[in-house]
Amino acid sequence: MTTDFLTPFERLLERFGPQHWWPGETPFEVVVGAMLTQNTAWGNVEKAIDRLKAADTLNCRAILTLADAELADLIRPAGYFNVKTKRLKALCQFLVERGVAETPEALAGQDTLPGLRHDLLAVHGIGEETADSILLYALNLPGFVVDAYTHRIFGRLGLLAGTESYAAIKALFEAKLPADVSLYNEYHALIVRLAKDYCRPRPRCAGCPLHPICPTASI
DNA sequence: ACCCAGGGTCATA
DNA sequence: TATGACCATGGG
Repeated sequence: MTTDFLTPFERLLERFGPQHWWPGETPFEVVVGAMLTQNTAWGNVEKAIDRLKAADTLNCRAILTLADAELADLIRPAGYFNVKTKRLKALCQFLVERGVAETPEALAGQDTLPGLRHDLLAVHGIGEETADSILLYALNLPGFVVDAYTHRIFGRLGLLAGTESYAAIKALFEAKLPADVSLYNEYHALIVRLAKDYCRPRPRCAGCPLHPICPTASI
């Protein structure tokens, strides 16, 4: 039932308040951040984005013009810099081909959500979570973002078996929750916030806002 | 010294 | 289709 999936959200929101995601000044910055943050701490991504801004290269034209070695050096703090250099260029190439290099948010008017998601997944370096992050946080479209924490936390809550695929979990949340962009936005951000505070360096139960509804010892 | 971040690709079976 | 190696910096 719907309340099973809304109750954790309510408890998280009550504890942590609105998270104001995505942290980024423009949709283009959000898209770049979504790619750079793959398996990477956000603090390191901020450093990379700051370096791009300082070099006046946080735009498609500059990113596509820079030599690989130069771009890699600029984004070095974000890690995987050689991999992400290729991915950033593929992403910018895609935006240019769509004619939205300066306004990625305009993608939203070009196709349906499933159509856009399909095309994003075809871009080198964009997988399911990155695609959904772009759809939700840059295009303001209602695609629920699933991450490893969603998997783990809702498994602990007994709402997932723990073996479901990304697609299955996404479909479940979208079926159990109203298709509300603000709700999806806040929910995923709060899950990441919970993980930051209660899953590291060691999972702990004391003080966890989900403890009262969590049947196991820790998140 | 060790663990892991707001993942994804590619080679292999 | 499903694992496993690989990518790399920086903070706890």
